[in-house]
Amino acid sequence: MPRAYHHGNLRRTLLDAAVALFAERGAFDFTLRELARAAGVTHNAPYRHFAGKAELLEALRSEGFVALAAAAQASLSAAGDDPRKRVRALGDAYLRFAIDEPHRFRLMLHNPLGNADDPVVGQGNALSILKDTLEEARRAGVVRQDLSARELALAAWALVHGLSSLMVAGQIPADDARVRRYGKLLETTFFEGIARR
Amino acid sequence: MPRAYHHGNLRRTLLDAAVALFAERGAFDFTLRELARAAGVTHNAPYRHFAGKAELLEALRSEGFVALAAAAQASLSAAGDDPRKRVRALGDAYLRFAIDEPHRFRLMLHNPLGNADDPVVGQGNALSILKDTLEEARRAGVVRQDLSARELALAAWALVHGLSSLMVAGQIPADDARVRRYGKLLETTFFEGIARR
DNA sequence: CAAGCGATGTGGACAGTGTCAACATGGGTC
DNA sequence: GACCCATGTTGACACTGTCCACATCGCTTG
Repeated sequence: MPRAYHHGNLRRTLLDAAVALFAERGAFDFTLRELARAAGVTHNAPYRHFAGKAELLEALRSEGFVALAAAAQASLSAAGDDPRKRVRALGDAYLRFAIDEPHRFRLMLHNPLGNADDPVVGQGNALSILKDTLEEARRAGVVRQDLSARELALAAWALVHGLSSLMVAGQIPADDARVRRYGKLLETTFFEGIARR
Repeated sequence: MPRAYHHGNLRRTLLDAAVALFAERGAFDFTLRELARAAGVTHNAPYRHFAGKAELLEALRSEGFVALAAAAQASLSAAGDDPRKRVRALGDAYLRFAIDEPHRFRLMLHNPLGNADDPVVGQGNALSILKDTLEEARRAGVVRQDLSARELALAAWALVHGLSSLMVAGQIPADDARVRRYGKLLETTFFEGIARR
C-alpha cells in the first residue's frame, strides 16, 4: 500500500536506514538522498528532521554512546562481585561493542566538531561507569591507592580503546581467538604491569 | 611566471597541497578539484598520477606511516641506554606525532579497505621498532619473561594508541600539561600495573 | 464541528563533485 | 630531427548537499 503523505516516523526510519547502510557497505559514505530513497521519501524530506547531513550523523553518534553505556551496564550487572572481574567485564563489553558494530564505533570516534567539550561524553556514559567501578575496586583495596579513580579509569580506557581501535581499523586482526587472547593480555598488563618483580 | 604545460613534479605538489589543506581546515573533506586548483592545474590532471581520490589518500596514509617510523627512530636514538626510558621515548614520539598532526594521524587510522593485511603496517615500521625495543628490555631482564616481545609490544601499542586516539578525537583534552601527566600515568600503568602490591 | 495554521513532504533549481573520454602538447629517445 | 608516450586540457555526465517556493495534511482552537 502506498505511504501516506505524512510518513509518521521518518526521523527514526532515517536513522535506522543509516545504520543499515553502514552495515551493508563498509563506511560512512552513505548519502542523504539514498537514505531518503530507502525510506521511500523525496530527497528533501530529511531536512524537516535534520538541519543537514552533519546533524544526522551527530544523532547517530549520540545514539551510539547511549548504546555503549547500556552494553557496559549490562555486562557489569552480569559480572558478579569480584572487582577485578567487574573491570574486566567492562573492557570486554567495550571491545565487543567495537567489533560487533565497527561502523558505529568508527563514527563515534570521528568527532568532526573539533574538541569542544562534548556533552554526550561528559555524563551518564560508559566512562563514568568505568570510573565508578574502579572507585569500588579502589575502596575494596585491590588496586593501588596512589592514583585516583579518574586516573585509573583513564588508563584502562586508553588500553581497551587502543586495542579496539586498532582492531576496528584492521591494524590487528580481530578473530575470536585473538580477541580472547589479547583481552587477557591487557588484563594482565593493566593489573600486574610488565616490569619484572 | 606561468607554469609550463608540464608541471614537473605534480604528484609531490598534490600530496603537499593535500596535507596543507588538511592542516588548514580540520578534516579529510578536501576535494580533488581543490587540490588541482591549489597546484595550478586543471581538475583532471591528478588522474595522471592517481587512479582516483582513494589512491591519493592511500599514498598520504602510506607516507604517514613512514614519517611515524622515522619519528620513532629519532626519538629512540636520543633516548640513551636505559631500557625503560627507551620504551617511554617511543610512546612519547607516538603521542607527539598524533597530536602534532592529528589530521594525518586520523587518516592513517582510517583504513577504508577493510582489514586485509596491510603491507605498510607489516614491516620496517614503528611497530617493529617498538617490538625490538621491548625485546632489548626483555633481554636486559627489566621486564617479565613470561610474555613475548610481540605481546609486550602489542600491549604498549594499545595503551599509547588509545590515549593518542582519544586525544585526537577530542574525547580527552590534549593540552601540554595533560599530555605530560597522562604520559607518565601510562608509563606507570604499563610497567607497574595498578594492582596493589 | 469547521476553519485554518503549522508541521511535514514535494518538486525544481543550483553550484560543486568524482570520474570518463577525446584531444592537445612537448620532452626524451631512436 | 622525427616521433611517441607521458602528462595536462577541455568537455561531459550523473550525482550530491542544500536552498526555495509550493502542496498536503492533522491538530488545535473557536
